[in-house]
Amino acid sequence: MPELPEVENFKSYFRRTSLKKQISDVESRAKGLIKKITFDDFKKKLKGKSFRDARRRGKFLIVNVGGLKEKLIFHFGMTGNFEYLKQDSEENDFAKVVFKFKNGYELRWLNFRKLGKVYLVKDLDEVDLLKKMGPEPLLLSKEEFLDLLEKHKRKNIKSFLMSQNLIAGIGNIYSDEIMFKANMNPHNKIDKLTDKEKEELYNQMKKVLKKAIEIGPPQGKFPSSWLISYRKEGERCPICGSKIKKEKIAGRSAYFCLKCQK
DNA sequence: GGTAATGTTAGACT
DNA sequence: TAGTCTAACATTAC
Repeated sequence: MPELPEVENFKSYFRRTSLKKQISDVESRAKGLIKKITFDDFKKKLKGKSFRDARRRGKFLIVNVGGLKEKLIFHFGMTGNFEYLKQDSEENDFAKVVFKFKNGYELRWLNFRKLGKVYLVKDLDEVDLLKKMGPEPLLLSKEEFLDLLEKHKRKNIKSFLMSQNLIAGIGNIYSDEIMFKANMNPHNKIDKLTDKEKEELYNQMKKVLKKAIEIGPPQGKFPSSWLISYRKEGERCPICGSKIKKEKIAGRSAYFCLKCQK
């Protein structure tokens, strides 16, 4: 479930559980998910060290490691998560990289489908997407956002929101939610929006992301007035009761309400 | 068994 | 050039 709000909560979880604990061992249980470094070197560099701090950038989690120039970077793909447990806990088949701590606990990086990636790099620019990454939506002023829209006004709104190189961290689910809350049809192009609608898009983007972080996915429950629980064919709009429509837009399955979103 | 799934990217097309 | 679309990656659930 990892878009910006989920990764923000993974960050909190990581900070809560895994900082300042000496790493006694590292295991990799799938090939090819650790990038830019061999697993042997990865393990050698991290063994005996401890995680100092973590921050989020878009859908990435970036970790400082005490005594290492390299940063440890997680991308969760479509289906990633963390799990911090005692080392003798039940195995989890989806735990692809495991950091064992001296205190008897371990942090598992879970990846259900193997679309996630783990990096250990000196320079964040070594990760292509991080290098190209657009600004953080929650740090963006209204003026900056409007400028960004103006620069890409020929784009479809949903595609704009999901483009990591234009604005960081929003994916399929939250782009749908933002457009639902802003009452905008996901087919719309940016240059069809009035000034007022552009501001509304900005406001709803912030509101949805902030609220989602607060709710605390993947555990937290979303309000019933949100579209997110009704992203299924045949479901009804939580606001007006008409049937939710599903269509492929900007390469992804968009769910929306024809009546509420014009 | 077919299809779709929270992400990203390369390459083809308009 | 810019934007869109498709397929590919890997694996599971319906």
